[in-house]
Amino acid sequence: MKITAQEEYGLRCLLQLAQADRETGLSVKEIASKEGISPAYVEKLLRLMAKAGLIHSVRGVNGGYRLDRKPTELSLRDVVRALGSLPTTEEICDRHPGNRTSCVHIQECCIRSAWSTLTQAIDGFMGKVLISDLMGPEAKVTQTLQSRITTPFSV
Amino acid sequence: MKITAQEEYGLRCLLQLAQADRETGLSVKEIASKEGISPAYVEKLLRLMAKAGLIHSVRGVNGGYRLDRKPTELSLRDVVRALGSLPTTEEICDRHPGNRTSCVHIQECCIRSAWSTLTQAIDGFMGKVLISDLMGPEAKVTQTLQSRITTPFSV
DNA sequence: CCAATACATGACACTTTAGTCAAGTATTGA
DNA sequence: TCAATACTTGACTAAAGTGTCATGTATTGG
Repeated sequence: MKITAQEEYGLRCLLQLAQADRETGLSVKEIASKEGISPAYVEKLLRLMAKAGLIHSVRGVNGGYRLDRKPTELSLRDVVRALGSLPTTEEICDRHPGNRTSCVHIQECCIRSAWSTLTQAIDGFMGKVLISDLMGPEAKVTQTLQSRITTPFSV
Repeated sequence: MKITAQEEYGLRCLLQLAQADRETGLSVKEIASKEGISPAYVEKLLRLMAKAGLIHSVRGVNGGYRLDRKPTELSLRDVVRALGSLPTTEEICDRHPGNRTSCVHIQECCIRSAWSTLTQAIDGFMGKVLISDLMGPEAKVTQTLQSRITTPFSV
């Protein structure tokens, strides 16, 4: 259970766009220098999100990338999904067949139950966190997120 | 946000031990054949958990691995930790510095806030799931886990 | 004692993920 | 028009994560 590099850097790039002027957007270079990532990598990440319909590109002089929706209409789940994370329960099982063609527990599996409960909870949380919730000082964001998680995993 | 192979297979091996006779334990070969994984890999995973003090090995004829604690005294969090997953917020930041020596958002970071809230929730949930909760038919396990998550991420 | 069983260890090969590069196409403005 | 800007693409290199192997050590039973 780890945050992948794509999730981390992809979200950072998107947040830059969210904080920029919606009409003007930002160029790959600008995002790269603001985030301390290489332009080539930024390009790759933005393209993934463009493919998912979260942002779009404008070519030529004064071009760049722009957000397709308002930050209030874009959830953390949308972003993470665009970046190819958060596999479904079925995908988790398919990825771990051991040295068989399919997992020996395919019919009855208590672990599947655990991963399923967990990933659904994570998905639910991410769906409730909007990009707009992430814009602002860290302390305030933390407060907002805590409320989004309503009596979460803790009793 | 993905379940790693070590988490998946490691938990499966541990669960085999939990279901076996506490005195007799199981040999690496037995676990490997029950799970459809290679003995060499099972060995590697068990060693990680032995290092963490969850299980211990007995050498020689009739040797094998045995659980150190009762399944009711061992949580999913213990297992996942032993397998090297679930990084702390600090580790997440350290792992993603971009092309600088340290992340440009080191002082103020709204994303850190998101990952922190999320991983703490996951950690909390895993701490409440005992290995004994995972022993039994899938349907019943699911029911138990749902209750462990009390009004989780969903409203 | 010694042969068979079974864990112990570290180095290795393989696979996936992360990140870069080079050569290309579209758009603008002078 | 044409030169500068900036996105596009796919192939490539590097790093991390997976999984295997060979060699070694401890224990037991005959």
